[in-house]
Amino acid sequence: MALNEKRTITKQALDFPVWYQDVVREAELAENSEVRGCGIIRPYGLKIWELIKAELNKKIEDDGVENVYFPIFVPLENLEAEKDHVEGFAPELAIVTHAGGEELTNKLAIRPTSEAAMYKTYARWIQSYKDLPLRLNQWANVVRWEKRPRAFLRWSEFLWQEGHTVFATEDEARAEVDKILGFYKDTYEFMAIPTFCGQKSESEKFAGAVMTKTVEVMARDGKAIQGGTSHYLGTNFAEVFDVKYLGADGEFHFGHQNSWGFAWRSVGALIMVHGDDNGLRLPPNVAPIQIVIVPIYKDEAAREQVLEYSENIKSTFKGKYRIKIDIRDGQTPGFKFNYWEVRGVPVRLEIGPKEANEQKVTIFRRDNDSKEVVALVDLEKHLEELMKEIHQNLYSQALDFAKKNIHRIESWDEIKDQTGWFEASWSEDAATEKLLKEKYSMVSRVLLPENEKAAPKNKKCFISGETAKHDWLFAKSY
RNA sequence: CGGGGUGUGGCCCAGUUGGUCUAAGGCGUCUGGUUUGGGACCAGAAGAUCGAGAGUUCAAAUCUCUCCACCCCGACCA
Repeated sequence: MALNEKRTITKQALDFPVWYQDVVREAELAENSEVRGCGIIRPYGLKIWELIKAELNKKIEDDGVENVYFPIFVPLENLEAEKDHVEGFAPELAIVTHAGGEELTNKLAIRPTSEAAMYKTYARWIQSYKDLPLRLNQWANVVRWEKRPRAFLRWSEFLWQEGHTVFATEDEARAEVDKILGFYKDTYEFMAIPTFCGQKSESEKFAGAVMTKTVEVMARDGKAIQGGTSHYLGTNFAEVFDVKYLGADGEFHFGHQNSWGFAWRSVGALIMVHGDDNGLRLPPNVAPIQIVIVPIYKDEAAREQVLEYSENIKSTFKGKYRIKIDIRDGQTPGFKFNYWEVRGVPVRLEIGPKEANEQKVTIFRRDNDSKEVVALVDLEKHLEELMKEIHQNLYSQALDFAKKNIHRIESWDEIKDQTGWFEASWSEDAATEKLLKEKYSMVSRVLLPENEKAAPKNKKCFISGETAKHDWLFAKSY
């Protein structure tokens, strides 16, 4: 019998957005709340985020950044201080006008990001060059009232980390931008997701930034997901919020600032990169349950024997793996197989009287839906290798897919009929990007470092025919 | 904000030329029994002010008006 005869998940090829929604629902990751655009993250979905978060937080803290927490409310006037910044965020702000039973004289914005909330305080904390660098990070919720919400990828409220740092010099600040970008890339690789990292175009950069770098991910429908951004803000915000220090030279200087953010949209990326027609596929690193044991029995005697055997295996690996026995009575093994496959559990151990009698286990791996039988004595070693193999296999599959779906084009007439991204030589002129967006709903995604250093493959821009500056990647995006 | 669509038990949805709707079916839930190596079966049960309000009518899930909410496609989106 074929897997999933009773299908509750739409096939990817049939309708990818519906498939995505089906997986989010069926794997019990999240659901929509009664507030438009705001999600309820269910325990299984939240755990995935927390595993990702723990990994990234470790990288950040190990690098010497300290965690901090600022209020959710920002005086609206603070937000309005930086012109580009407020223009970028004004349409999507949620504003508190009443509190304590009264209309507020000074309206409060719910932070869409915390530059404006933090930098006035930074100005107080920073007096001398000896106070630098100041490197703080917060894990917080932010609110952006986007027109079109999407589960995980663009909810009105979302969880993320935002780092806000101040350096004495531009060089130090720019070096950190790249370092953080590396952390983001590594965190995606922890999730077995390949990324394309580099610089954003002028029109795609962060409102108020001098330069934005990004990690871009390709979903299985060929669209791009911006997986995290690291911005060099220059002294733009420092000048507005008076973030300055007395240098060794006895003069005042504005601080060079960075901000960088990574959100739970990474969970959305995870689903869209690894998921298949049977649901979620999780790499072991971020699987809330890495191994599920499904006991199989017909009668009470077998049940006792099988459960005891299963418990022994579980206690052997407890602490080493996130492991669970599905002891639910009344559900058939087939039901349980499917249940955990939809949820993407990477490894399943099927244990019945056969296995118990022969001191073996049947192992199912979700990354390629295959089964094998392994002797109990070899299990520990086997699992160790298997986990690595599953991670590697998911990563390679994703990388192969991405590579196959990046097409080189020389003129924009070649865009149609393409799924995925394309690479082209571009003039970097904002007007051409606007044209591209209007005609094909595509924009530049990223300028890779190797392309930044090299001359463009084609001297002419694929849109305007003017002089091309670099080869860029373009795509539709979430 | 433009275009389209949908609101009926927890979920999916039938019914929408007004009457036979005391609202059908499937999934799920509960009870009992038989089952259990790839989404079990039988029997029974509970669960719905048909998105809200007003109106037309002998009679409204069904027609009219107003409102609300959500979804999809755009625009928007560090």
